[in-house]
Amino acid sequence: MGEQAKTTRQQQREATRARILEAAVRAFTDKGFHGASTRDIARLAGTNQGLITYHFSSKEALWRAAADALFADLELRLREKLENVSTRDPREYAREIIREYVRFSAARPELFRLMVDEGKVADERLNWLVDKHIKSRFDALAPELSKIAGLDGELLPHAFYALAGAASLIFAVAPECRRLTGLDPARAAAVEAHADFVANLMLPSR
Amino acid sequence: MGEQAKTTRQQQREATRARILEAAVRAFTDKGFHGASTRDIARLAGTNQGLITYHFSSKEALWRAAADALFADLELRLREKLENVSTRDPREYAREIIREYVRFSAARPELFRLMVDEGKVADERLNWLVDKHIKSRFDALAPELSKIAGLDGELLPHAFYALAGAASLIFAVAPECRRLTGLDPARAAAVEAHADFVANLMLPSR
DNA sequence: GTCTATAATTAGATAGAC
DNA sequence: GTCTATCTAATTATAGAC
Repeated sequence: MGEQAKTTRQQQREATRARILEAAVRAFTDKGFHGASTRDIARLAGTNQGLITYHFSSKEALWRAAADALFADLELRLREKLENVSTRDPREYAREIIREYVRFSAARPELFRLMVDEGKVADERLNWLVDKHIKSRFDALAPELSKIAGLDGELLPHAFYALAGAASLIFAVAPECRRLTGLDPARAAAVEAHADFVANLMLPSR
Repeated sequence: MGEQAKTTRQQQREATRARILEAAVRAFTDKGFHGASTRDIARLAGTNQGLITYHFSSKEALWRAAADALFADLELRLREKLENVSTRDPREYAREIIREYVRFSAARPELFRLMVDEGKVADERLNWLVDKHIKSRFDALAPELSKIAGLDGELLPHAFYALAGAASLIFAVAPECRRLTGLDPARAAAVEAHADFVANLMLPSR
């Protein structure tokens, strides 16, 4: 019984922690760091404010854990894709990576929202994000893709941010898109249409 | 003397109002609606919180005035360009409009920041933005551009958000871009490079 | 582990002096 | 017009009951 109870308690702990974390991801990316309150996050998670301190120490630490979770989702998605691309043609390979990044942005618009929120102001949260999560991925992926695209090195930042914006914005502002155009970008057909559109934009098939 | 004093007072009033408004634009677009405090805005404007109520009634009304100011800037910029495009070739005309939109995004990254901030959540501020400022511009400009691009009508929303994201993101997250790539996107050479890059992306010259 | 109560700070809105 | 003082409500962090 001791083992059984111990496991159940551990599972309960992790479940609560996970609920708080997902609520934090939604709240921080909807309203920004300052706009999201720990009370709202606790209520969203179906618990109370005291538990946030217990599991995450502080609002700042909770925000970092939320960012970690989003980048872990991206890492998982891209790793799986990189291991299972069906083609060996470099250009079609790169096009498929771009499509998969678009699909990820549709499934997890929160990451782009967070990056725009935090990229605007040079502060400690931005430094932490760039140094811990972004720089290594940029240095690893961007040069390879720009080589496939036949891109001048000077243009790398321009291509990187053009791709990120073109791929993710429509999903990040899905409520606006719905009201403005009538299109729900989260629908599967719209996601695929956007994936093809962006892949053709950045790397037209020849 | 009466006339003189009256004019000075009126000028002082407008100057104070303008300082508060510009401070509000910066604060709201840096930290979001909830993250920006009226006290911070007053301090940024070099005045006090009471004057915000006097000139703008409420935080909500100040936010709407800030949004109005940003869209007025966009309107002015595009109107001037539309009246002075040097070519009559439709495709080159559209490319020049795109370039000018990129230049505007560099000069006023605040508009894109506001749109991403508010486009994420379906609330009254988003409805107000779409209905008052976005829908008429989208309906007027997008079909014409998509016709020039030879775009299927179904793809219009995809092209619209791809263009907006590709054109504006790099300037909206300029601090991130500087730390990540070393490039300052606000420099004139970088602005022109991005304008050309995005124009070539959306409408390759043939 | 979970939750309630509360302390210290800060928020937007308001009243009133000058 | 401008500014200070203050009200009510909300914020994060903390202490402690169970």
